[in-house]
Amino acid sequence: MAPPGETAATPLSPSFFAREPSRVARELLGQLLVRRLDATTIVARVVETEAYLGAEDRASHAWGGRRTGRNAALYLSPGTAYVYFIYGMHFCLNVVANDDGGGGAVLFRAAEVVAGHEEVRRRRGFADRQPRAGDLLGGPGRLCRGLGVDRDFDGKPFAGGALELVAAPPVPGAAVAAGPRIGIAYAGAAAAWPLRFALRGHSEVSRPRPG
DNA sequence: CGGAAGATCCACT
DNA sequence: GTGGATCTTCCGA
Repeated sequence: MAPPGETAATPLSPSFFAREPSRVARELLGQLLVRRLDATTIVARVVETEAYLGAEDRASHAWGGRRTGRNAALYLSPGTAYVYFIYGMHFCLNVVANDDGGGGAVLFRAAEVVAGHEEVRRRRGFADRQPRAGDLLGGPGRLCRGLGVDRDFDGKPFAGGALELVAAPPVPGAAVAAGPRIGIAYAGAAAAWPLRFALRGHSEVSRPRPG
């Protein structure tokens, strides 16, 4: 048991991630991203995710079983971080999630700051002005910037280190909205698959809001 | 070896 | 709503 006044910090177990990516994406809503820095710890509650299925999913970096230097982490064990650089200026954070070794993963699209608010504001350039809804961690690039996540985390496990996923109470099914994923119009039929999950109506969820 | 496009964000009109 | 930033990655030739 945790001492009074503290939150029990139980990391999500490897078996949590060793399931279908869509299920993991859905159940990661409400869980906590914990980023330990030298002087501060940032805690952020996950409010939006997307599942990428792997070989059979044209939107996935593992489509057709592709293996490249960039996506090597997708083939490591479930629970490993996959971080890649995109559009010349942004990072995107994923966790490997699959039960078949096929490169499935979950992208973290948005989160809500629970602790370390000052640190996140500073990293996002809002030290001296008020952020509007969604400005801090609403979007995969913003989330990485605000949490200080970069390619150093690529291929590292979400466990016992500077970046962790910690269990929190599950969110009720009625609070979850599902819809098509963002920015993958090129992906043919897969573009319409409802693999984006978000807390219904949450202010940090990026647009367009699903459901 | 070159070119095109990208799981995005921000400022500006 | 539109376009520019900025650069890595990947595929085709």
